[in-house]
Amino acid sequence: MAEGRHYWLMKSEPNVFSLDDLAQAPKQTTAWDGVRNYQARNFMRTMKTGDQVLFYHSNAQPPCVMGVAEVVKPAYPDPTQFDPHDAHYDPASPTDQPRWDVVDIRFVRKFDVPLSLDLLRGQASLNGMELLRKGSRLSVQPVKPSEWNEILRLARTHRD
DNA sequence: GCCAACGTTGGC
DNA sequence: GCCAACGTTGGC
Repeated sequence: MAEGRHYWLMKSEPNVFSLDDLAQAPKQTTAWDGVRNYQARNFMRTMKTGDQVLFYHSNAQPPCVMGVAEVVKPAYPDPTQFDPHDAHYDPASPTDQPRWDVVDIRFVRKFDVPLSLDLLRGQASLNGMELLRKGSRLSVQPVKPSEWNEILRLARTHRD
């Protein structure tokens, strides 16, 4: 495993943008726009090309880790913050020092079976994972290598 | 639809 | 700098 490659988890509501949407996007790539939380933004600013991302469906039934994406372009200003017609418009963001960033991510793979939040909560090895913390709302979060390995192992184990 | 657990805003 | 009010996230 390459040194310096980091692991992340990013949440999306599937009725807004699903992993299938990413797989069908041009070049299977999208700008991860609309993040308006400083902690999440700061994590995105530390992302590097090649970093691996768990793609999570929130507000889904059930909520699930769906598969894997990867960072293909590091942080740059989020254009939606300057668009008055966009839901994520931020009139307070200075144009010369934009407040919000995006990264570009590309589809890598979809798991054979989605890994539900329930299933993940049942894994003692995932104790302490940010996603599983009560009240956790962070939409971009770091994943430990051990957690990454465990989730990929579960993805291999749980098939039709 | 409910509501706990946040994060942000703004009066003081 | 405090903190009440408010808005949002997201599981259930």
